[in-house]
Amino acid sequence: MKDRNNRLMTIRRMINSRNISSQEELLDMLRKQGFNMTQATLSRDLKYLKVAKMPDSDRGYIYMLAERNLNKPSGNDDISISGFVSIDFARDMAIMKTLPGHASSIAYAIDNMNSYEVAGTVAGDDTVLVIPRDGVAKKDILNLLKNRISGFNERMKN
Amino acid sequence: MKDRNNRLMTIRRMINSRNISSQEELLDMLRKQGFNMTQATLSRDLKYLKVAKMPDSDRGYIYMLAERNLNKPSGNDDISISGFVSIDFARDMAIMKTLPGHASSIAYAIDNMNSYEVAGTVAGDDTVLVIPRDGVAKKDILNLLKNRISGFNERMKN
DNA sequence: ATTTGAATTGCAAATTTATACATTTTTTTA
DNA sequence: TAAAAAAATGTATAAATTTGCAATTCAAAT
Repeated sequence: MKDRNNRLMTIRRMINSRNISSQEELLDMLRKQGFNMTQATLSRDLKYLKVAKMPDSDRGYIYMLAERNLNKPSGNDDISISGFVSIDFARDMAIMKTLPGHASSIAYAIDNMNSYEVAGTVAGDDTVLVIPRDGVAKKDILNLLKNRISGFNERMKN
Repeated sequence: MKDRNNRLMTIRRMINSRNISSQEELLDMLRKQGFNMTQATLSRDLKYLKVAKMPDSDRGYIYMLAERNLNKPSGNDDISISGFVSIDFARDMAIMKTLPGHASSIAYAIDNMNSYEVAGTVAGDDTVLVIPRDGVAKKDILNLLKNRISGFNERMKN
């Protein structure tokens, strides 16, 4: 569902930008942005996004993306790409078509997400091959891209 | 209080070693170790230790030390030192006396805690000068050492 | 040693978060 | 496109966590 992915990305943004200390607070913000949802769904979203609740000296408790911590320096924030044309799957890999010359920048962006799901990428001139880890489903890769790449959704045909 | 510091260190250890998914669970473990306390106190301890609760694909949710994430590679686990003799304060700094030749290893250990409170250390042969950041109280430094250095407490006179 | 103030804690209640279940929506398959 | 399966969501409730308050313990200062 398109709306869910938007919502997830919005939540990610909100948590990255401000210090939020309860689901109620976040829920209000989301509703003001036009997302019609309940606290239960938010709780599930946070679980899905692996958002941790940690003590904070200022606000008592704040939410934060788990990756922000654990891993690499960056690897968080939304990623924007340009030149994306289409995506297809074959042999359990994703083949992304791009405008000429845009492949490597897109591959670079994907690498920088540092996501578990992606074992690696190979970029030609107008094609990016995304190699998922064993056991990762096509669907997971699509979700990853939808959730993390601004506007990816909109540019999808099917 | 001596018991509190033991408890805090034990909690830290437990969280680092196993995957714990609720305060009740941790509380049981602590009680089996002889700590007589309530869940309310545990909640406060976790806040004090900045322990975050984060979603985990295996256990649903797990607790983890915030530092483990955020910061430097290590800087977590307990630290053990040898050769510590005494500690004193002067001019808002801590002067640790050690056995001859032990100063630098102790200073090294303290540096490795990567704690906010300590701006830096200087080690001679049998003396370590610990320089707290501005605004950090003597008490905070003592707590830090008590909480993180195994056996520090026991070796304290007063 | 006594007083005084700060820190720690338990208890009970409030708040916050998670989830079982039923239902709706979306996606997939035939 | 209809049927079947999977995913997403709301409602109500359970479970988990936090906190105000009072009491106790500890530490500092006289």
